[in-house]
Amino acid sequence: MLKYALLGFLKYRSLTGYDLKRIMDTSTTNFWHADLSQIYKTLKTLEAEAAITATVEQQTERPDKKIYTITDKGLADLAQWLATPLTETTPLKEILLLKLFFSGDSSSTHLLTQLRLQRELHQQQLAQYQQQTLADMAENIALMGADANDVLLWDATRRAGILYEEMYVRWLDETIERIAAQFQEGAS
Amino acid sequence: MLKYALLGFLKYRSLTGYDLKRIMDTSTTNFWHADLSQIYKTLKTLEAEAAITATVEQQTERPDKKIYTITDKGLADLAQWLATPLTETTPLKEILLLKLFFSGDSSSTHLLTQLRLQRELHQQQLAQYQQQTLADMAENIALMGADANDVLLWDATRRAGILYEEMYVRWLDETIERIAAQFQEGAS
DNA sequence: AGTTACATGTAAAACGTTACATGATTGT
DNA sequence: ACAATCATGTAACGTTTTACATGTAACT
Repeated sequence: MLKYALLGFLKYRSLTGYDLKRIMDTSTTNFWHADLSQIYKTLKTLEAEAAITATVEQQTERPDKKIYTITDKGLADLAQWLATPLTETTPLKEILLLKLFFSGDSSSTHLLTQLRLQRELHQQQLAQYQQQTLADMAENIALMGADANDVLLWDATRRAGILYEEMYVRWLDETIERIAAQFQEGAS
Repeated sequence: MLKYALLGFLKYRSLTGYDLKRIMDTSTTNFWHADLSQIYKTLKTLEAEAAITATVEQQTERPDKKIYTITDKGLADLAQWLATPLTETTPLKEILLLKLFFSGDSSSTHLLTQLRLQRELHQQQLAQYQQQTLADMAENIALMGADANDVLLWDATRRAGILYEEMYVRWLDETIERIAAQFQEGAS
């Protein structure tokens, strides 16, 4: 999947692995993230598949740059991925829910502390999404040469983040209340 | 992480890999799922760590069963995991959002078709959560010998599923509307 | 006659994380 | 003085997925 994310960015312009990491961290990281070493590894694979080509730019005061450019094959691979409809939903993996599921023997104070901490984290994430304006996206828009459609879709992903975090905080509030009211302290 | 899920279930009673798969598929699958072969591999690891022990039950008409039992070390490992607070949120990985992000050049009809398909899938998932009553959980409750606290927490995870799917459908509706109204057909 | 349920796994590949290694420049 | 930014990667480990392999019994 990361493969297609990298191709997606490289379609706009040629970039280094380091660039790609920086751009992902300011755009897709809330629904798709990757580690630098993983990006380098995936770029190598893509190069082997002839989906991208590399050119080295010599630098004197910094390490040399390896700039990757998407090939026709890369463009075709990306187009094919985008054209294939998703016939399933992405399954969730939520550590908090897993933990909660097995916490029947925990004390309610311990549970409430954990849930309140998570509430704070999600609240912060929500605030961050809400503060992100078009101005904050301007840098990426300029760098990538994004058009109106791109901005519409990028904003839709930000909107998804807002709704997700709002939902999460609401669920935590509800769950905190229920545990505070009904949880029985164990005799075990 | 799967490691702790398996220990969590084995705390209630001794089970085979096959049992664990079946139970996960009817309880945690919406926020934590695993493949059978992954479960078998993880059980092997847990056995090597002395967190569980295995006993073989001979069967004549079915393959022999390998029944796993949690050890004191396993109980301690699980307790330690449960006691450790989560200081971060679980990052999302959502393929639909990733695809959407790079779909600026797609046609609006193609995008709308994909989004409507996803809407249907999430709507179905929502309906399934909503129909799940206590009666449906009864089998697992009886099998695991769950108490009131367990049921409260298990229901909280189901409630999270409902809120998540409601949120997702709402976001899809909103996004479908925006694309229908504002998406420019490309001249590229 | 074909699928599902039961019950175990192996092998290979793909994907992801963490730690390590290098080395200059810029900011605190 | 120390951390951050720039810029590349390797090595080891850990997790997850996909495909393959076996074999009976019950259901459709």
